[in-house]
Amino acid sequence: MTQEFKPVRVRFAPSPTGYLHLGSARTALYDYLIARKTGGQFILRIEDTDRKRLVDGAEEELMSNLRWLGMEWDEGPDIGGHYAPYRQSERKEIYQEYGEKLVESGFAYYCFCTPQRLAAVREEKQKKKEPPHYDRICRSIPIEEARERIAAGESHVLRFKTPIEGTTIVKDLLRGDISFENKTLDDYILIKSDGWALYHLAAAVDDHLMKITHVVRSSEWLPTSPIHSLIHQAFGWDEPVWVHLSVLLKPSGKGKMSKREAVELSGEGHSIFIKDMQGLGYLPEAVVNWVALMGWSYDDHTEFFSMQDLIEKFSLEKLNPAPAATNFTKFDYFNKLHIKVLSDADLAERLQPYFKTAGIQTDKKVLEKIAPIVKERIVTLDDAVEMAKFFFTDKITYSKERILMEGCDAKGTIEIGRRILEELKSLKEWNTADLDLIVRGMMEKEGKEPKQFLGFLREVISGQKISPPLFESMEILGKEVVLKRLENALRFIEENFD
RNA sequence: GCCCCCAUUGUCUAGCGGCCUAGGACGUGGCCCUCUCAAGGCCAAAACAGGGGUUCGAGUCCCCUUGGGGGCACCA
Repeated sequence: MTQEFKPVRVRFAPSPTGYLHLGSARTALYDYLIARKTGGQFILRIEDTDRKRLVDGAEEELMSNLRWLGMEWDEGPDIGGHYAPYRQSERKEIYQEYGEKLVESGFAYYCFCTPQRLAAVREEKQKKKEPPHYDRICRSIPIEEARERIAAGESHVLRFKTPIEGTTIVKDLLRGDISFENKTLDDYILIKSDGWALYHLAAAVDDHLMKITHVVRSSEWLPTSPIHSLIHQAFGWDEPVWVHLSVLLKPSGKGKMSKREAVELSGEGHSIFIKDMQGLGYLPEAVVNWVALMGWSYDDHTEFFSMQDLIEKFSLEKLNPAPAATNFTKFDYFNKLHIKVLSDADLAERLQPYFKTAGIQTDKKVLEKIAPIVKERIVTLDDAVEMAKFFFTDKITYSKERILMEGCDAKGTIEIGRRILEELKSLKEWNTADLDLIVRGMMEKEGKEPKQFLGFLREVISGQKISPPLFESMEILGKEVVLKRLENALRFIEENFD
């Protein structure tokens, strides 16, 4: 579709009723990518017409999450724009005005049915195995009578006068023409009794007024999409290009992400909420790469993408309409990949906060030296703390199970340890290559295997079963520290074994 | 119950009628390398849901079945 190369205007329109999650982040990403690719605009619009469901701070959190992921919007509630305001709660009168227009043109009507009656109707229809829709009795109330009742203060809503016959075709970019029998559609409420517009009206009005060219949203909207088409038609407006994305399924592939699933995931060190990603040690680059590929692909082998790559290569046409299961194992893989390409300085900087959270004071210079040796052995940034904390503390806790050299008793370990100590003391050049040479030389002289000899030293310098490579670690620690730890370790053995 | 969408290995996917004895990646298993953990290298198992058409030829187009998913609020 050549249209795609013309600048698009797309909006990401979340409602501040919760936190930004994987699914909505992906929608925002696709919006962002196509806007950047075509040189168009990425607009942030807050859909907060449901005043009861607002969550305190959600809007701020949402914006900061979006920015963390690397998506800046061109127009939005905080930065304004030509079509401001971008918060629907500040556009109430606009919706009322357009609602009234529909009444005048005969496409909408006032309904005075009480919620109780509606519930009863719904129940009745369900019992008769019919679609649980409104029975449209208010549709026949003459407009003059309706206005009198409103003037008299009667509670009312505004409903769309959905055609009863015929078919409505929604042109979806990914699925082609989707047809709906109008008789299966409801007379949806446009404006609630409290005067606030509902999504159907508000979104249509805003999309038109804000000159949105492409509406990219979740396929959960597919069932009501004919109403949105019909509303545009009623106003005589051109419809935007509809792009209904697949739904993100839970890891099992059975059903979409639910609150319950989110809780279970957090028990496994995962989260579907963007706000949690940083704390869990994930890179925004990894989130973007991973999420981009859930429902989109470039070719049959490329899978590493930076935001810049995505902007260059993204296209709406290659979107996959089939639902996709969320695969957190693959997320870990992408995180590793993106950690690996970070520069040492960059990685060091990103690592620092995790050590701080763990209560470990770090040194920037040392952290930069550690970066290259932990780089390819951590999955998440916080993994580095466990692996490298011994670089920043003198309090090494030895384990009685591991401190003795494999195949040796306490006496033997101490004897060899002392010989190592003397040898290292006399070592002039303290670097990885020389350490490697001298230590291995001793190992052979002692007739020990690497896992015995080097394993012992690993425990000595780190107190850990797993550590970055030994000689590199020794070089970074420095001669003084290593000798000190060896002495401490030998003392530990003397004190704990007889 | 009704409406709508979807359908390639366990998962994400490539495939837009012949290039497919179906490609890549994650994961899984094995081997190699190896100071732990990783990384890396090599190899393996693993899929076109089923049935009808259309066509010289179908994973690719059409229909049905089945399966999965989504929706049916004075939420978005």
